[in-house]
Amino acid sequence: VIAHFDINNCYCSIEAVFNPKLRGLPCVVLSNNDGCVVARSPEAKALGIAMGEPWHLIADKHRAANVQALSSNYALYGDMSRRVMDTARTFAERMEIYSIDEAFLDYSPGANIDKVGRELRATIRRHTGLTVSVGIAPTKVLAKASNRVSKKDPSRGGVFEWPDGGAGEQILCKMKPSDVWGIAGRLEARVAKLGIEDALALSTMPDELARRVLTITGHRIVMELRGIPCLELEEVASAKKSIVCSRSFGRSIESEQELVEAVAAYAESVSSKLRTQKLTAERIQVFASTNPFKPDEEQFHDSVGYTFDTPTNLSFDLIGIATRAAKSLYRPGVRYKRAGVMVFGLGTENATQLSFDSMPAPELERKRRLLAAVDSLNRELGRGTVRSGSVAADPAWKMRAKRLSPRYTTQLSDLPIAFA
DNA sequence: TCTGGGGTCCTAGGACCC
DNA sequence: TCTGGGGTCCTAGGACCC
Repeated sequence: VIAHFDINNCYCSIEAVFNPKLRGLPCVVLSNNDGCVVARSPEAKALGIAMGEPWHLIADKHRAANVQALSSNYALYGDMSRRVMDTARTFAERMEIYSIDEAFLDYSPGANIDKVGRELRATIRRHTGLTVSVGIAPTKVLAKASNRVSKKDPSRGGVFEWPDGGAGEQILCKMKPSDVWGIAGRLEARVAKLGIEDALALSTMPDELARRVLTITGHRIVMELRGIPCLELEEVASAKKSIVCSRSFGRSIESEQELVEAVAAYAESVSSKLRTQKLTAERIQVFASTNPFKPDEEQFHDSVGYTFDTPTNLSFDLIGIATRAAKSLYRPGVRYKRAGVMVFGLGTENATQLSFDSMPAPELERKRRLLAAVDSLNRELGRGTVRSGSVAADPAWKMRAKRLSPRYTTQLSDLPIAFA
């Protein structure tokens, strides 16, 4: 038996925990650059504000209606999420954290899961001030659907258990295919072509057809809708397979310099993430594109990749390659609106260090010099100030590092980024 | 005139999720 | 003028190998 829960209106609710004046007011949380609406309070939903709506198109109207618009604060949301998950973990033997605001819990058959669901809800509210909805069912897809019912029908008290037989079919037949977890735009269009207009019809479509039209992932969803588990509960978060840092620019840029600077900053961010997680990357991919919301402007998107001889997480390597890649992506006259750096082929840091011996001589020499410089800096500045070739982000430290070790800066001066 | 079969790896693109 | 960011998985096709 699977229980699924999520935090209601997650980001807005968290903001309201720390700023009680927001309670009862229409409130939205905005994405980076204050671009899109990514969370809405119930009052904001009631005003008809849609998920993902570009804020600049509707800001004037809603400011007049006293809608509170907040920039997002992911550090805060992450911290609250951890508290919620820590509480939930005590309620089941196995748990899968699915996203910042949702998790699946696994119960053995026979547990009084409805009661457990209500206790879970009350405890999370007491510990964090946040409200969760709970859905209970034999499969993950149906647990998500149950959760949907518990939200839509206030008389359920925030907990709903999927009923057997005809009652379950009644619910499915009122759901659109796109209300099902895993079925969205294109897939919905494909099933619509087959005359499938609700989740019940989706659940009864022939297996062979599902496999062909929806691919193997879609077929699994169909099976889960029938109550046959196909999706495992993934208790331990599987190792990450890629890390990306990408941004839309506040305005379009046209100079090579600006593109290179942006990409270099993203590369530094990616390499810092790699080091924090004690990972290395085998391959880097840099991409850039124009503004897709300006169809009358010439569109451009391209990416350039590079495979390292030896997996790395050094700013040194990533920024160097990313800078070169940005230059090769650059076309005069193109109005760039977005760029990013992605790495994959991830491995553990130790493995790389072990493989230093197999590195080609020039690269090994470069890296030895860098590591020696890092060591000597750390002796001067204190242990841990400098890691894997990156100086702590505080500009004051950078200045001090330069003063204390001119050798270090000289070594890096022939690189595209003078001090990284 | 006739031109195999089995496999891996890589890349691009499409689709989904929160 | 202003439209997010970070992920996963699947499929098809090409290059290459023996």
